[in-house]
Amino acid sequence: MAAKMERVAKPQMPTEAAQAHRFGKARTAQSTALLEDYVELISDLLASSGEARPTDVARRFGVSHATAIKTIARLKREGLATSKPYRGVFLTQEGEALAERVRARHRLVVDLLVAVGVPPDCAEADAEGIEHHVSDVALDAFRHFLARR
Amino acid sequence: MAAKMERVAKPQMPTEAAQAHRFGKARTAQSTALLEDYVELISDLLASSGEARPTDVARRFGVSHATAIKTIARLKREGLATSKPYRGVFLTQEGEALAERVRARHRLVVDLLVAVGVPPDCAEADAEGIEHHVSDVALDAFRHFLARR
DNA sequence: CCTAATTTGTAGCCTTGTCTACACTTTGCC
DNA sequence: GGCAAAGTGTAGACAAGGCTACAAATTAGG
Repeated sequence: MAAKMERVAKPQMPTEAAQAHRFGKARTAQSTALLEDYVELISDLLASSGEARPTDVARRFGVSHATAIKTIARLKREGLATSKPYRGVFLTQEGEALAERVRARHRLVVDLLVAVGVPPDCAEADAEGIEHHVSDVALDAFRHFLARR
Repeated sequence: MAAKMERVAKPQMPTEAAQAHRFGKARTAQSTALLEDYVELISDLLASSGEARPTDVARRFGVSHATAIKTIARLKREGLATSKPYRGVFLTQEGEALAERVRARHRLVVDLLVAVGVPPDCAEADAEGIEHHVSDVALDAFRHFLARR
């Protein structure tokens, strides 16, 4: 049906490979997003109340406790958290480090959104979804932008 | 184990309900993100080469053709696209309208990223993931920010 | 100290999005 | 016109992330 010869298309579309790579990265980011959110929340709970219980986590995320427990199991599988039956959840060193990175990134994203005029509440809400897709290069740019004003 | 009385926690954590709502929104966004990407890509392919074939779509996304076909089936189920066996895919009026909205949003996000100093390539790549999580309020803010400089 | 409420854990089941493998059209070329 | 290549479609498997329902442990009150 004419495939090979369609190289005369308009130039504004990126190459196949480049586009596939971008979408691939977005998909990967999505798969780690949940882990990042959990780790950050658990870290926050540990810091503010000294413990992180599955039901608290579940309530914060707005999911059932079963779902939270399953995800915590995945966290443990990936070496980010530890827990013993009927005791709360704790983070490994790696988990805590990830939490710190995620927290910093979250703040940076919120700050940038606010700096360009997004209302604080909205910035906070949008950042929850956005933060997982912001590359390190972009984060550096954000930092410079915020410093330069 | 002390749950009810933990209301003395540090004040920087949002309320349970607010946080649950935010995460819920982020989850919902994720579920529509794929549809949006497909619709936008199909629209681009139609505009640039006159047809959108499942394998082209698959290659652009970097997934197998089977995956692309399944997602296209979902697009049809949701009234965004039409297709007949062994012919290409086309968008319904609704699908084309969605594509236009998504395209505009994508451009706006890229423009904002570039405006705050993110390198164009990186902006384009990051926008692919970010765009699905930017609320209308934030988009308005982006527009104002870009106009005001 | 015993019972009831809460929390935790387990066991299915569903949907999405991905894949590979196989079957069937359509297209293109000699 | 017929055959090989390319594209299209279908089936079945798998992991992730969600749910409900049930079972077991812990905690709290009387």
